[in-house]
Amino acid sequence: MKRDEQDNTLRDMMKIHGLRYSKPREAILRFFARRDRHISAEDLYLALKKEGKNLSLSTVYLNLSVLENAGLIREFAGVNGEALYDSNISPHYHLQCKNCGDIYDLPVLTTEGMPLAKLLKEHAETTSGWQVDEPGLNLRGLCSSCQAVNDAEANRK
Amino acid sequence: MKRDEQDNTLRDMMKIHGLRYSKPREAILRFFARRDRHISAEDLYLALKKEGKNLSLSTVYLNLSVLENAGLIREFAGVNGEALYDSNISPHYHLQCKNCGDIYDLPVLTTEGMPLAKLLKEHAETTSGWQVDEPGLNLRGLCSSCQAVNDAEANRK
DNA sequence: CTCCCTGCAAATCCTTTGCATACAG
DNA sequence: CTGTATGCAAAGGATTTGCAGGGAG
Repeated sequence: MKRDEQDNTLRDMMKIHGLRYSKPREAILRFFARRDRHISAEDLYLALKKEGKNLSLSTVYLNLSVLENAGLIREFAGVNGEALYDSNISPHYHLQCKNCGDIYDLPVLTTEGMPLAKLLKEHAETTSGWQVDEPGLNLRGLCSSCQAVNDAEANRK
Repeated sequence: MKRDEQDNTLRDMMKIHGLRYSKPREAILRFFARRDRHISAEDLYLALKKEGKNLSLSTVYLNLSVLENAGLIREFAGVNGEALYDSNISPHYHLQCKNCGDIYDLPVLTTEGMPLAKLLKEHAETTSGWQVDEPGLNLRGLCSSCQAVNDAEANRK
């Protein structure tokens, strides 16, 4: 795809979603179209800075929230409570390593012919009478390499 | 139960869990023994202050984390990311109202003869090869009264 | 007597806000 | 033109940390 064709694609995408065009917004969308998903506002800011895009950190925060409201990206909470953003909006769960922060995408688990998250939501609504959001399932654990490090430390003691 | 009997019970509880006795620690344990579960560090600090117990906020933070490590209370994340503490350590899920913050305790849902959280954990471990924590399932939604308020606002427009 | 606990204030982290200016539609 | 987006710096809330003094075991 040629450069200006992609520009037009991104412009169109913004227009379709009722968003005004701006250079920072384009830079962020372009980033997500090409690179890492699962990034924090600060890391995105730094990554864009490295590419020579000097938008301000508050603009990054603003646009991440704008893009999330438009349904173009998804927000979820990292192990230390920071907001992370994912450009893959198809349903999946997140598993994050408590030690190194690495993220693993878990496929949806279906039980009794229904995605687990939906099952949970219905259980909660039936039990409580509340109106319940479908939960994002964010798990934490230790990735294989951090487990190895932990085990080695345990042996040393 | 007489006053000094309860004091001894609390002292014993601390000793059993390898905790040193201190007045602030006693005040916090006594609070959880008698009153609200589901409280934040700040609210606990204010509640104790009202009772005439003037411990510092940092002491409250410290002791909540100490008590959690000892397994006497459980920490979970509120809708705005704040840490909440629950003195009910038996297994259950939390459902919190996004609007008023009210918390509902959901009983554990069992599917295929297994608690949902365990099912999730095993799914995650099998899929990823990581070592996964059993997830605390914290849902959010709107309680009945906040739903009513929302509906009324929607009609007004 | 030693180590853990406390209180206070300052520090830190992540995120939001206020405001004047710039730019898209 | 009108309204939204930007950059900067300052504010904000929640939690942690450094340090000197106090109390438990």
